Amino acid sequence: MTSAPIRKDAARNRQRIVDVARRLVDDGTPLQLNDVARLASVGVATVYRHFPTPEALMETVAAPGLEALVARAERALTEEDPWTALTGFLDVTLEAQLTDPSLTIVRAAPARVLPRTEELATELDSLAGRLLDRARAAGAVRTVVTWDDLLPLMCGIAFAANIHADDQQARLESGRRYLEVVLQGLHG
Amino acid sequence: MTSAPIRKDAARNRQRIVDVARRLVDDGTPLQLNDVARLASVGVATVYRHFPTPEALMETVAAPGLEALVARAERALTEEDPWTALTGFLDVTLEAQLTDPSLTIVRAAPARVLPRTEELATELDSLAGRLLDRARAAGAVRTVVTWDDLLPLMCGIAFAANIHADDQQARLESGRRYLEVVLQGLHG
Amino acid sequence: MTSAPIRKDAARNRQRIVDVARRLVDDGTPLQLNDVARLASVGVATVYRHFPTPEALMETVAAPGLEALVARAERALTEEDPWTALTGFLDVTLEAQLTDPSLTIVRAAPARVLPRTEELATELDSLAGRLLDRARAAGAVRTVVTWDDLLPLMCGIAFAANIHADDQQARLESGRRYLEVVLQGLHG
Amino acid sequence: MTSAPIRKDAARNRQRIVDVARRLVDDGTPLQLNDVARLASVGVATVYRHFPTPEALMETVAAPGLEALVARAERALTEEDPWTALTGFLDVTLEAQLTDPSLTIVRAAPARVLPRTEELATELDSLAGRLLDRARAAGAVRTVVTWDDLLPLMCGIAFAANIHADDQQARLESGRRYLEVVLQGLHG
DNA sequence: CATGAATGAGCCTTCATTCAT
DNA sequence: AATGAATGAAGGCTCATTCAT
Repeated sequence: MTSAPIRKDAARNRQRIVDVARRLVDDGTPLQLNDVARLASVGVATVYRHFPTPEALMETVAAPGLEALVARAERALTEEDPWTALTGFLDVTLEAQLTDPSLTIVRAAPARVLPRTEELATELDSLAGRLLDRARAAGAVRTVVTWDDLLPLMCGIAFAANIHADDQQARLESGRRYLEVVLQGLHG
Repeated sequence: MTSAPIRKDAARNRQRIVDVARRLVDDGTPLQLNDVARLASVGVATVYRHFPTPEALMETVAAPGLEALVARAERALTEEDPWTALTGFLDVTLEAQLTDPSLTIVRAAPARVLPRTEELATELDSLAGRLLDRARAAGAVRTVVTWDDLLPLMCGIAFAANIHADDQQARLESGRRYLEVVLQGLHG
Repeated sequence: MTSAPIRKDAARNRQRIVDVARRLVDDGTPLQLNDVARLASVGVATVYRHFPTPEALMETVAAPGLEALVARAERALTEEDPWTALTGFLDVTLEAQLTDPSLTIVRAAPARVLPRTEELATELDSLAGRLLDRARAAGAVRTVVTWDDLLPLMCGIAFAANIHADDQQARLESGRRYLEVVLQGLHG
Repeated sequence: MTSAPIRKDAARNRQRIVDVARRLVDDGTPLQLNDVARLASVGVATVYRHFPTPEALMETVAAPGLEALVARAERALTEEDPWTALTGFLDVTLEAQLTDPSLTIVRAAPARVLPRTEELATELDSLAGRLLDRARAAGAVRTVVTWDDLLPLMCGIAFAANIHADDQQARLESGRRYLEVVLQGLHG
């Protein structure tokens, strides 16, 4: 009756589910909970128990990536030069988005369904906003663009890179080129 | 055995289908051929005859917009200042993409299914490439970005604007802001 | 494009579906559209096309029985003695309900989904109300019970008969006994 | 190997389960053992141990009501006037059935699964039968109806009342009206 | 050419019941 | 005894596409 400390086998199943989802997401396959169940060798209801909706699973898949970006943003805030701090962070962000499609999906979605994801997103937005403001304060960003603008634009860049190229390597290259243009535009 | 000269009623049906599809696309509704048939008061098979796949219908819906852009690009090539010619064209292109979702869909797709669409796309790419090259030749574009890069990026901007804003007006505003940044970046 | 005059094969399918449903209802099996489809050797969607909900199918199954009762009620109104006219009609009604479970289901349901069923139900209620009023006017019914009361009570009698007996014959006998009691009660 | 004397915590769990079930039944919610478990803050398997089937739980929920009716019937047998003894008992029975749906469910079911319920039902039937016989012996009941008939009819009245009215108060009123008709019918 | 009925795979979701802990 | 995670059959419904008329 006390809130259980997560059973070992349950945790293993849950992890299997997330792993399968991770693989599907990376392949660009839409997350269908029945498929996930089958591939994870688990009953459908088990998937539903852990993740009531595809979104919840998607956000869970995205969480580690979001956490890494939060950490990266924090580190960036400690860097000396505001402009390179910002560009460094955005480089990494873009690379993450192109490597892990769940990030773009979650960040482009109008809403989060898990509190943890909401928390991470808010934190990340706050940090990124500060990075941008710092760069602007230093005169390195001359446009009026806010992070609220820039986040969608990063998703747009990822979108563009995915259109432009098929293989991972080429996507990264295109993405970087696009980001350079945008950064140049921000820099004024 | 020459291909028949299109019966009048067939043409009328076809137009009805396209009109319905146009409306659905504008509303952001995914094109379901059954729905299209019903709304056009036409049998499903009629839709399938005219448009074997949803893509064919989508491209047909996009065609007038593509033609308008081709015309606009041709006019731009006659303008004096290469930079304003380019930016003017891109402004109109973005507005078109945000107003008519079929344009972004068709241009972001990896392939065209109708010869006519392929033709229009090729023509448009050629003209846009020349606009870009002319601007670069004039020193107004300093980056190495090609039109082959810029096309996806325009789609990315449209994507970003759609994420950022819900209503049409706001989307146009965001989109223009994003385009400004990118143009600034191109301009160097 | 004109409202089609019902295709022959479509009509055959529809009839097959109704026939299967009829059988299931008579067996007391709940109507599951998937099962109906399988038993009728028809695709699921065909069933859904003809009958969007189980209720629609149930009401269609019930319709002939309702029509027969309407006819019976009309005839009863032409009979001389108001009391025997009423009891005769109620006898037949009960027998119908016990023979065809769809009748009790439809009449006990809080709402009808098909216009035709609504129409039949309204008509039947109107006629039965007149039968009851006529009997009351003749002094043969002394209680204040209205048809609005009596309809549920008829369903209750059918319910009771179904509890009391398993086989059709016994159900009819119990039902008649119950009805006698109620009629005696009405008669005062 | 004697059956253990019931542990205190087990008894508490059992009670919690019954309480929750009571609440659900009163609300007209179908008894789903998973839900019951969750609402009782108890594992599903605990519910299954105490109540192997939904019926067992339902009968347990119904038991106090049945006991009360047994007591009421016994008291009725001590009353002077056989007719008012019977009608008084039936009034209370109906009110109980309309207040506590488990009673109608259990009494309308073809079989009992718990010995205790069977015992109560048998006892109640025996007492009610005697009440009816006594009234008939006194000439107050002229029909040939037996208690074996009357029990289903009581359930039928409850069924009718539930069809006729939505809220508890109205149900009680309709039910009483129906019962009056039936009693009048019995009385002849 | 046109119609629209028919198909059936496929996805989503729920729930009674079992079983490892 | 108790827990609650896991199961997977089962049912509901949709939709792209085919085919008989």
